[in-house]
Amino acid sequence: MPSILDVAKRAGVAPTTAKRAIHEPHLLAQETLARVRKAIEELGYEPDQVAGGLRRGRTQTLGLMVGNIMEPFFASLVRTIAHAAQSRGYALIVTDSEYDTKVERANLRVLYGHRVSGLIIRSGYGQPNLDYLKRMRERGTYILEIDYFYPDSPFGHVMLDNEGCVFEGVRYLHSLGHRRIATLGSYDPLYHPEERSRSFPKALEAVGLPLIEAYQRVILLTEPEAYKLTLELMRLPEPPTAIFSLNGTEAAGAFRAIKELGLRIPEDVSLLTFDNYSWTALVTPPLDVIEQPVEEMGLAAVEIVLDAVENRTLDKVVRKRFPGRLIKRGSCAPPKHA
Amino acid sequence: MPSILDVAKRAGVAPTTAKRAIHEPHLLAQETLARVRKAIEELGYEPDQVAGGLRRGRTQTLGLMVGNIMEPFFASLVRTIAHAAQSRGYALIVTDSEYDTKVERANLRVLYGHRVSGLIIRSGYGQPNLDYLKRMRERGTYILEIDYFYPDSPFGHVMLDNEGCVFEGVRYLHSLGHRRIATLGSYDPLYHPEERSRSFPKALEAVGLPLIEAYQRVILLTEPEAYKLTLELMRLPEPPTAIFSLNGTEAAGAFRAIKELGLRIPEDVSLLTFDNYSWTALVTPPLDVIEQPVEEMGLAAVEIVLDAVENRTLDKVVRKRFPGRLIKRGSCAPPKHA
DNA sequence: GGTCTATATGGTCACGTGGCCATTACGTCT
DNA sequence: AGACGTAATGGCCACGTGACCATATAGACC
Repeated sequence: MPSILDVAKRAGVAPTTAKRAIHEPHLLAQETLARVRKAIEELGYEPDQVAGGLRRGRTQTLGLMVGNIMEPFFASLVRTIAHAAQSRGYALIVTDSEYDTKVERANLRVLYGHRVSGLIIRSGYGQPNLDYLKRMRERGTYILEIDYFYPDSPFGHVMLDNEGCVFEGVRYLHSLGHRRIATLGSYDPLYHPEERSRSFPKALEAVGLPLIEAYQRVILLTEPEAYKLTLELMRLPEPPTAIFSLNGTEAAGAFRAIKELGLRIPEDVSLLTFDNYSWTALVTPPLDVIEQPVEEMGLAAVEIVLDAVENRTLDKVVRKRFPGRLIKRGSCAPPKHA
Repeated sequence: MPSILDVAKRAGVAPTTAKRAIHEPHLLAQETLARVRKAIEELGYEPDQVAGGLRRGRTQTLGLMVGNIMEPFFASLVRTIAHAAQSRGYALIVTDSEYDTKVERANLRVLYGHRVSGLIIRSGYGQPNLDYLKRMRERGTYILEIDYFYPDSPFGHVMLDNEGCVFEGVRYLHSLGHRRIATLGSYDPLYHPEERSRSFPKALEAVGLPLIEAYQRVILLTEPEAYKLTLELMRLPEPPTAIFSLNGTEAAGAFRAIKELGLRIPEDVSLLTFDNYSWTALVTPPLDVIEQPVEEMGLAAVEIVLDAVENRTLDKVVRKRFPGRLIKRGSCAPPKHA
């Protein structure tokens, strides 16, 4: 494995001169530069980021922790962030918390062990690892939350305008004539410190609708739980005429349940969901969705992190919101017996 | 950022003793060990993998390059591999080549720069980067290909039994009575050095069917190209009675095209596809698929790589095949005018 | 009592780099 | 001519660790 010393020897210059060809080429004479570059080329030399990271006290490495990479939202984030990081010369260490506090902690240890310069994290609920994150920041890692943030979080974040989107969704359903609207999973301070379910009652209130107690359930926002809840809701004496799914994963469960019950969308029940996952356009009928600008959010996150890292402004707290976009495809219509 | 020196100082022992508490605790007296551990705990010390990697000459880092992380096959791989790596104390650097040779090369540079100990790679077609990979191996990185491998590749790989799956798929369609079967994308030595499209003519031959020239097209295996090709195929005077999609991404395009033409599945055309993506069970009708054991493949890949890395057997070449599984859901039926 | 062995602990150095300071050559200004 | 400035190059060392070698203590053995 050739080092800069080998390059220097081959080019017939001192090590210091050789490495200037990489970092400060303007300091070298044309001819010297060419000679060193030739040696680099011939040897296939590539700077050792491990050694550089040690010496610099700062690695060219970012960390990303997602909740579940199988969700297209997170897959897209990984793709965008990995690409942006790599184009700036940073490598991206990706971890998946599976929304599990213990897994998250284990992953954080590995990330800290590798001394990532920055960490973009979609943390799980609750705050068992907040202290660990704070210590990481004290020790030089810039922390940025994405898609969710701890209550009273001291870190910056990149978020969807969840409240605005919920309001828009509810307004849309209300304008179609719906009066019995249900979300899949209700706000619970213990289980869902989550903006979407928390905004829903406010949104109902804003259009003058009551929150229907019979629809309130505390569930995990997963496919199987959404499936079960949808079955339950649609079997009520007064089932909802519209279901508002809080994410694309839930929507799959709701869709499956509705089909299984032999109900038609939108004739028997309207379905609106967060996340423009590709399958939502393929099913019958294609679903109305609220799309997140995932790529913009990922790029913004990288910008914020690298800006802070490279300018040594680790205390800088940036909080950014992105608007969603309602796409109508036909899964929402006026209720039958409006 | 506390180092092992700080730990030693706090515990009142020599640095060497302190680090033995981590790597060789059996050498220490009970009481000394307890004292050092207490100091580690109190300081929140975590070994610096950057420094360790430099000294050791080998990092606790693996690299993974996928073709497109938005494809659930790859997302699942990332998840499985990241998890397995992290449980062994390795961090995983994830990159996405977008099936682009230049992007792939840039990513390889970053991975090499970070001196990953092992690399699991789903390379793009063609071999412009094969030499670079060979040099990486010479310099200590263990390379394992997954899902695809270079012709004459000197590396090991983890693969689906593509030929067996194509044969099974064709046998299945043939047994239903189909005589006009088309794949989406035909084998072309330049564009598709790819096992599935290459096996298809052989599989037809095995059941005594001719390869229909009118269906042969060289396309990229993407959603838009599959969409366009499906439109073309179904508008032929003698359209196929069954379409065999070579991956889940293509299937989405084919499905979209079939729906758009107002054709019914399976009455007007049967559809069979590789990859059990979750949307395939949600559409109407749910699709017949050939499922890959993605998690097993990912775990096997990590085993192979870490085994070679930790036992310094970088020249060991392991080649492993996994069987697929045909799942019938109703998108394939006998053709109308058999 | 001296030698041996096992147990427990300590000391030293290099991995490849980047930051910093030092040196040389040569032209310009007063 | 001497002082000075600039361009170009060189030398040295520490980052935190792990490998390797060295030392100290105490009990066992003859």
